[in-house]
Amino acid sequence: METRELRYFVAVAEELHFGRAAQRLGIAQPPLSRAIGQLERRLGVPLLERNSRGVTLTEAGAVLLREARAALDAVEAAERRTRRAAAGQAGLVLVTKAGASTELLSKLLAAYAAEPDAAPVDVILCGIGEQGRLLRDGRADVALLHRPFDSSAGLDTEELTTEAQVAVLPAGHPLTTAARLRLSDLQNVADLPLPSWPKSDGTYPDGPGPRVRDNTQLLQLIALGRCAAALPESCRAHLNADVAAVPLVDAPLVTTLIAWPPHSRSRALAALVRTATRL
Amino acid sequence: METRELRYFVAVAEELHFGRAAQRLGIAQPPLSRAIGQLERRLGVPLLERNSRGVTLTEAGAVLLREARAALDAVEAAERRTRRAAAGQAGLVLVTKAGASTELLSKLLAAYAAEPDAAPVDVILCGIGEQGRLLRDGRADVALLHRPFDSSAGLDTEELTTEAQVAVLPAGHPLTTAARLRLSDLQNVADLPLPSWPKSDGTYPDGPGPRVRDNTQLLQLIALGRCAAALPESCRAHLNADVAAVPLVDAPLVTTLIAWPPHSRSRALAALVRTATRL
DNA sequence: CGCCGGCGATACCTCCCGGGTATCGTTGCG
DNA sequence: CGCAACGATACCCGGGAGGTATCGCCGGCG
Repeated sequence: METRELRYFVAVAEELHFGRAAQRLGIAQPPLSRAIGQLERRLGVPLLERNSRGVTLTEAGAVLLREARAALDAVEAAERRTRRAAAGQAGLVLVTKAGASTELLSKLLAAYAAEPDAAPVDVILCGIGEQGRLLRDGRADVALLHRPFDSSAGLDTEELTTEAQVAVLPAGHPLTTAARLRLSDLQNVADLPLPSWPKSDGTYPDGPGPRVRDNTQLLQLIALGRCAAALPESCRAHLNADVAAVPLVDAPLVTTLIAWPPHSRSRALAALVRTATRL
Repeated sequence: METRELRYFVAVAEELHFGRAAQRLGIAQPPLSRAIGQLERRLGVPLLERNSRGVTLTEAGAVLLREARAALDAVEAAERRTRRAAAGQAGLVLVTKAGASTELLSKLLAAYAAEPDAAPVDVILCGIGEQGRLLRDGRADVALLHRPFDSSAGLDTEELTTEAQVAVLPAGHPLTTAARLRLSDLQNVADLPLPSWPKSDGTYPDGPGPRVRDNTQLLQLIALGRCAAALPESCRAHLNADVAAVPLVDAPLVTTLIAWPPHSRSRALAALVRTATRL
């Protein structure tokens, strides 16, 4: 299978529409139909059901969609990492969620910069759940993740810290007078829904809460009195006066991990991980 | 980048010789030269140093070799898994090293087979360090690994058992009279070298010991008095009278893991993993 | 009921590029 | 100096990727 075929199939499988997929790919629709047909014939597997009014995936097609995305990420990563390997001794790219683990991150960056022959570190801030993708497709070398929220599937990791969670509420809300709360307290507040986070495919589950992509958005919404949330207690360090935090006694502990793609062998990365585990 | 280009580059990078690489690929040498040249030009990166008498990899070329192998494995896995998804409800393929964890494996297979709606399980026995490859390229769904010997990089794992190691020696050897041994005792026996295991690229390190690929070969060599080895103590269950085992007091503990590729979501796999962790 | 519009499949053409053969330039060696 | 090994270049050919035009099917609507 050629990557061109995989790209074509992914486009059709995501659009579920040959015309739009062809447009997105910058080709005409007939060659795309033909290419998908050839792919199905060579595999001996029907990938799509054509219902004369659109297209749906077969079970095998769903498998190929998942696998093809991973394979295309790997190819993309090969290209990016090769370019970067050639472009002189470039530094590391670290990715973390916007608004999370900021003081851990600044301590880490400071400690690493003090190491002998430390490489320059670029920091990317991304939305929830995007770190793995950036590591897999070669745009980043190392990430900070938060278990159990982020998936570390397919990554090498080291644990850094573990902390409890706090309820973050609009300042002045009645619940902020409590000394401690339970998750059930937080879930049953009629005027303060919990936010809804995107799933791994980028879409949002159905539900009442406002849709958020990162902690910065979330804190702004809380300050506006539009929702409440459970966050790791380290977020208290950079809360402003518009919001208040109350300890949650029964929320799961949050573990901060440093993660990198398997088979990375750069000494700069190894030094950064070593620095992180020593903090 | 197309997979064809990656395959071509991997062939040249492994052979370090355009002629042989072309032969292996089943094409003539000139198109191969041209394809590699195009790849280098498109990437803007020199991948090979041509020394008029052979070829060597540049640093970027070494990076691309590693990444290209991973990417090609992912593409191959996409194809295999799609075919298997279409070929009816095929069973699971479990891979483990020949001669390792046999009684754990048989208990696991028996327990899983007793589950309601258990899928049929095919077992593949492979050489040392090949399990990860089989998982990555889609030939297997799940593996038994042994830490610290096998790499679990890029795989999801659960720990199953932990055990000490024993020295395995030819029956009647003087050391077998000891009640316990240290690793240093084993390393300093002139007539019994330790075996040499293949590295991840399949080549063997320089050294005196006989080259082995799996535990079956190893035990036969020990029985012949050609070497000694440290093995997990569970191997005692299937040692024959030609060899003897002595506890090792300072050898690292061996953990048996069950491992699977990330993002596998089959319920059959989940059930097998659940069964394994309950043993 | 018939027309239309949307969608994927088919037919057919063009041209690029992947692959082949022949040959050259360089270099190390006898 | 001639030869052999190796990669690069020159040139040609055919398949296939991509384009346009069109068809077949079906659902909706007046």
